[in-house]
Amino acid sequence: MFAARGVAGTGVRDITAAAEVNLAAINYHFGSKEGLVEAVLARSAQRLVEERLKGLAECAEGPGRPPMLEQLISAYVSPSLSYGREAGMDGVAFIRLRARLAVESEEVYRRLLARTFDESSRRFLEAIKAALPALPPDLVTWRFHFMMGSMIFCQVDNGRIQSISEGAIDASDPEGALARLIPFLAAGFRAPP
Amino acid sequence: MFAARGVAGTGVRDITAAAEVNLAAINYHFGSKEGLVEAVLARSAQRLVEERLKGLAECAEGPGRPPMLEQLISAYVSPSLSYGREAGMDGVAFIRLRARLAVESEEVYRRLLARTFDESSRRFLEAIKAALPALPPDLVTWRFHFMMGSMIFCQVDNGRIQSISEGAIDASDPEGALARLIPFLAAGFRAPP
DNA sequence: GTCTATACAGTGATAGAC
DNA sequence: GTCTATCACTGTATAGAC
Repeated sequence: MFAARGVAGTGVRDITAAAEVNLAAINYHFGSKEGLVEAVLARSAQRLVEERLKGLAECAEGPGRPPMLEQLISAYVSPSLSYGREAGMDGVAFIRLRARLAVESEEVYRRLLARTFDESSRRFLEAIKAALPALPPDLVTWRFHFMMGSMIFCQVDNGRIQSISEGAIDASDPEGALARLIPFLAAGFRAPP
Repeated sequence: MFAARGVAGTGVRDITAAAEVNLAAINYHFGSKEGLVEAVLARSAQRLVEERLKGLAECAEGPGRPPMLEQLISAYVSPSLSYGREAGMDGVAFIRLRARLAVESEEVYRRLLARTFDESSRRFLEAIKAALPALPPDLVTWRFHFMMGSMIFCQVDNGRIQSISEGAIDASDPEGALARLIPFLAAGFRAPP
């Protein structure tokens, strides 16, 4: 319901009514509405991270040594764009929900996302630094940040580029976005310092 | 107040009390709280667009013909990252507010941003297509979308990359971000199809 | 037309009965 | 542990004064 109608758009009364439990159940079991959001997201995000790290492990086994930059980017971005899409009917809304929390101002959500994602992101950042030994490490960090921006904006997109391009592009298509993102980001990462 | 404490975090009673007017004033003059947000943002955004278009006009007069890709990217990104920073003390919060609305789900804000920004964005997109005649136009549109993502994420950032990099990078510094963004994005745009 | 006071239906949270 | 009743608060609507 959070994914479908948004966190703010979903009242605790909607949830408890759908679950056929008492109004106070959420506050009793999760402390607050935010606590419930945190619990819901922590579970989904944890599995996404596992998928990411599985991809990272496969990169290390690949033919290129050190792993190709493109492989690393794909392993990082792909689960974020498509995880949740196949499993469950509200997958797309769920992907958007995750992305929207990533740009949220509220401290609670930022701490949750940091706790869940930072460890694996740091490992990817280190791997990409190793794949680009000629570049200053801090510059790679900046570029990693730009990558997160492009990735999250693809997830969150709900019509911006369709509007600008008069419908020529559907940015919410994960395969299409990934196919264009990887060469774009790889070239950006490889730009001379 | 919207910029400082967020839209949701600012009640209409806070605003009317600070303005020393009656509670009903907002709904009378702007229809609703959303209407007030729209009015506040429309004014700020309009001036940003003007700054952007001034930069686009200067590109056309520059020594490169057609304009250098880097010039175009800078003219597009730079006002978005820094406009409002100098004017007024809440400039930084204002930049974040704009960016957060860009990823907002609610239809009202998306329509407002589309109405305000799409026209000028479309002109930049066409200019970039002209600067990259070897690339399929649709691919340039995709890459323009990725650029918007990186740009907006720099605006909205509130500690993500600081956390991952253990404080090495301050992504909210507009000059630092712009200096790294332009070569990154230019290389991404120029990647072979 | 503009401003005021007040009422209303909604929210999330919670003290206390069972 | 669970549930009910109630709390403080939100944005909005409206009747009436100026």
